[in-house]
Amino acid sequence: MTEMSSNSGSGGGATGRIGIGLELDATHLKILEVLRDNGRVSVSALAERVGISRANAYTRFEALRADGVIRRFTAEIDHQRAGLGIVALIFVTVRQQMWRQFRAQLAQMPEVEYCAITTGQHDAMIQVRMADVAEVHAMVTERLANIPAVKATETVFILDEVLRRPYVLPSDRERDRGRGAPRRPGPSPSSDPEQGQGQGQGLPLGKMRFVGAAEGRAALRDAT
Amino acid sequence: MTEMSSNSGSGGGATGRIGIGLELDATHLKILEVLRDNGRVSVSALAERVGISRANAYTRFEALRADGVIRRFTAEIDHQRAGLGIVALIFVTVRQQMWRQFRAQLAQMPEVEYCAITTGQHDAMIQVRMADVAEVHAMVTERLANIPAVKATETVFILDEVLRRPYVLPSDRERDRGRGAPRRPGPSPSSDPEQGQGQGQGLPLGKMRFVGAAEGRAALRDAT
DNA sequence: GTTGAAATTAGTACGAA
DNA sequence: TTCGTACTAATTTCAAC
Repeated sequence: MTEMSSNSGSGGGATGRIGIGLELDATHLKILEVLRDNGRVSVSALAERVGISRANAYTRFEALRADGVIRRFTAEIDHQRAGLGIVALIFVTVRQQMWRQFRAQLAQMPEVEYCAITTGQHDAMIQVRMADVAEVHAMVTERLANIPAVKATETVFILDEVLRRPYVLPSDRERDRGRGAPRRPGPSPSSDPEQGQGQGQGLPLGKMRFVGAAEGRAALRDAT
Repeated sequence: MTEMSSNSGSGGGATGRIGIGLELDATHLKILEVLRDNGRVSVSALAERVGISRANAYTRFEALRADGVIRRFTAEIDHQRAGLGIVALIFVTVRQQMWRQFRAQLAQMPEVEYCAITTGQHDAMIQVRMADVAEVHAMVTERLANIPAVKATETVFILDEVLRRPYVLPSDRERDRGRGAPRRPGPSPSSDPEQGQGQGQGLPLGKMRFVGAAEGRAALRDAT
């Protein structure tokens, strides 16, 4: 369950275009903002907070849900209290042309909370949540190692989770304008305060300490 | 907002003990399971699905919420459609004894979705969500680089998010018993199908390809 | 896109098992 | 503790504006 087939086709998810089927305006974003902080608000209360009528709120709410902008509603729980206090990141190197198998195997592992394909030295990052360190060990050596698609792994433990937001919205960025990140008017046409989320990507990578796919990390040390 | 002060005190979050104030039984876990998949169910429907009375469901629901097992309810949204289609991981090396400042600065960055302190070559991992690649660049070079606590960064892009679960529950593991991960009766006393979540940690790390804190990665390649 | 009124459903409080 | 029922308050739906 919970497979995500986003960013599928081309290898990058570079087209961050907005509104595939539904044009999101400021009101939509406001709705999402409220729903992020309280996923159980009644639509009536939602309408009041956003500043629209109930009927309108119902319409937009349903549209967001039907269009897939809102995937689902969920409860955020304290893993520690639920008995899974250990978090680990497992960086995986995947054997080429065995991706399909890798993904299929991963979908069978309920203890995996997150898995993403990455650039860099490794091919994928898996986040697991376990009751104790021994279980992480068992997971890596007995379960992951048994997958033929897995060539190598590297495990890192999470000592503390400093911050976790349910999701980030474009409108969040308006709050820190003019604090260290001056919007230069170049390739990012996202200067409209309400809904401007253009694409304009792939240009200024020159200054980044980029790590090419699986080529190893040199002695890169600073971002400037 | 959304700071997590779990795992604070000692540096490890090793004590995965359950029930600090509330003993979670099978019914509690069932409730969490339902709430994970549909955070907006009415308590009446919840009671029906779990198989308890409405009054009981209300009591337990409130208890889980009051005790902090359920942190909040939220909506899971499609970032791509919301205009933030680019995801990146930024691995940060933090200057010693500047952790407090690092955390304070991070709390001010709304575009940061997740931040965790890790073992391994780097000290922290930050996950950001942006409209385009250029913004990631700006984030790293202009915002993170301006934090004195940040010594070095390494950026990796996420090409595809294969899997994302709202959270993992101890009961999830029952579903894959006897498929590659034989529960050896050693340090993990979590053999009770319903609520057993012991600690028993720190023993069998010998076979793991462990990466000590910020000591660099040697030519480690396989998990066995 | 908004307001208002009816029908339904949710939330609360109690006593009994 | 948990369940069942009655009571109260709120939400959703549907209508007209």
